[in-house]
Amino acid sequence: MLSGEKISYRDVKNEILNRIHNRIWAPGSLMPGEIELAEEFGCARATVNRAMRELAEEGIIDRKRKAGTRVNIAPVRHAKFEIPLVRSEIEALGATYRYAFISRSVEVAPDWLRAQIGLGDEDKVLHIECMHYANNAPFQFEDRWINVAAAPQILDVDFSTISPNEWLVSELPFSDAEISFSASAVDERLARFLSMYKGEPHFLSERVTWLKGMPITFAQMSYGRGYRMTTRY
Amino acid sequence: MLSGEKISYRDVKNEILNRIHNRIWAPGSLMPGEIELAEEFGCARATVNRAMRELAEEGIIDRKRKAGTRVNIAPVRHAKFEIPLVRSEIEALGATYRYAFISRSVEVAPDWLRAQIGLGDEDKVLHIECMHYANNAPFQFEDRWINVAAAPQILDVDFSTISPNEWLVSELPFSDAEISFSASAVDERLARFLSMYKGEPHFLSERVTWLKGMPITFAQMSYGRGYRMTTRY
DNA sequence: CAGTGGTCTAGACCACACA
DNA sequence: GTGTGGTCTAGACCACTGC
Repeated sequence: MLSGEKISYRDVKNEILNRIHNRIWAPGSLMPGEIELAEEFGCARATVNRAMRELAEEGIIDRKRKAGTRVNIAPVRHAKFEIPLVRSEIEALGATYRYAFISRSVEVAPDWLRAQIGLGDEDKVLHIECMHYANNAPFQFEDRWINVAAAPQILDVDFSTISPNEWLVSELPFSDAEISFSASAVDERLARFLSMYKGEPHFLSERVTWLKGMPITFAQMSYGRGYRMTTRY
Repeated sequence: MLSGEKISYRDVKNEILNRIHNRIWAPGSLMPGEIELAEEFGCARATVNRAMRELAEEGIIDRKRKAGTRVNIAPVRHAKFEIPLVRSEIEALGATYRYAFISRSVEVAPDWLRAQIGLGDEDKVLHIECMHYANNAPFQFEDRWINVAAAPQILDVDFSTISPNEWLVSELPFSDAEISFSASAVDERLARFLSMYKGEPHFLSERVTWLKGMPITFAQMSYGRGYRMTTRY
């Protein structure tokens, strides 16, 4: 089985995956150690290490010091979703993007918002509502709250021409985010904006972002009829 | 800035992130090369490489041979979702899991299914419907189709006690999967199973899996009222 | 305490993409 | 061509954790 080629960590990864698929290493069983595999494959331990590290990140195997490496019984697979700008999302569909501003106000953060993202009693927020269209059809309604203390300059931005989504991405970095998806019924007002019927289901995405512990923004994004979020893994 | 400690790739990663947040390296700008950074940080190039590679995987920076490394303008962030067994999902909530079998049949794959996952004219599929309960409240309705050719032994499995979800995970590996999420209205039948009203919105998850090009299974999972899928990144 | 994975190093060669 | 990232190596020490 000699070959002049060098062994790549991808080769090692594939071979390991094959052996798992073929039950040579059954789920739950202990795999050989890095040194042993390195000898078998004729490569450095670092190469085997990288292969196994990636498989562990992907949830295929489970590694523990001293205990060794085991094939996961119930591989907790991970699906990766891209979280793009709405504009990019729409343009990627080959559609023309249009932005429409709806409303703007500055107010003391309401109770539910303070609780949701962690703000003080007196903290002010900028509240923006707007729409994103694809080929002039309603695509997404955006309802966003921004912590003024995190970005005082926000008060001077003219959101009638640029979406808060876009401004934030280019001006305010964040370190942590929480995102969640659910299904909900559109109320009367939302129905008008999205050209839907009251009570119709819509896909709802909610996001909170922080920069090193300071809350930046909370946003609810309501997608129009027929929206699907898809990925491969 | 001498320190006796060795520099870890995590240190490098954090320092790079700080510089990006502080606009020392602005979005779109070219960062120093690996060799230069390795000298500055007093570590090996491999260490800087690992830090930058991970940042690239996370979508923070963009790397190209010869062209160098740039800070991403619109960081296409990735959110990772765990795709667990329903059982694990429910048990993680601290609830008691219960499985209920609804129906089973073997048939020639209907047109829409053949198109959806790529089956031949005569290919047979096993169709299973079942429910997953959390503390005896309806949690998820599962409507699953399994390619018999991919796993002939499936016909002998007694799905009245084990869920197809669980059986597949432990018996049939897969190499690729496509998953998508959407919002939809429950029809009359589904409403009865989920204890909801006809027309109420529900969160719908659809998944197809393949093993090296051979379609394994297509499943529609309808979640009950109030379901949210959440992650941090 | 001893074995396994986790990480760092210093050096080397390669592959790709831009000039 | 030539510079940058991509990867491999051989060796070393460390950290965690099961025994």
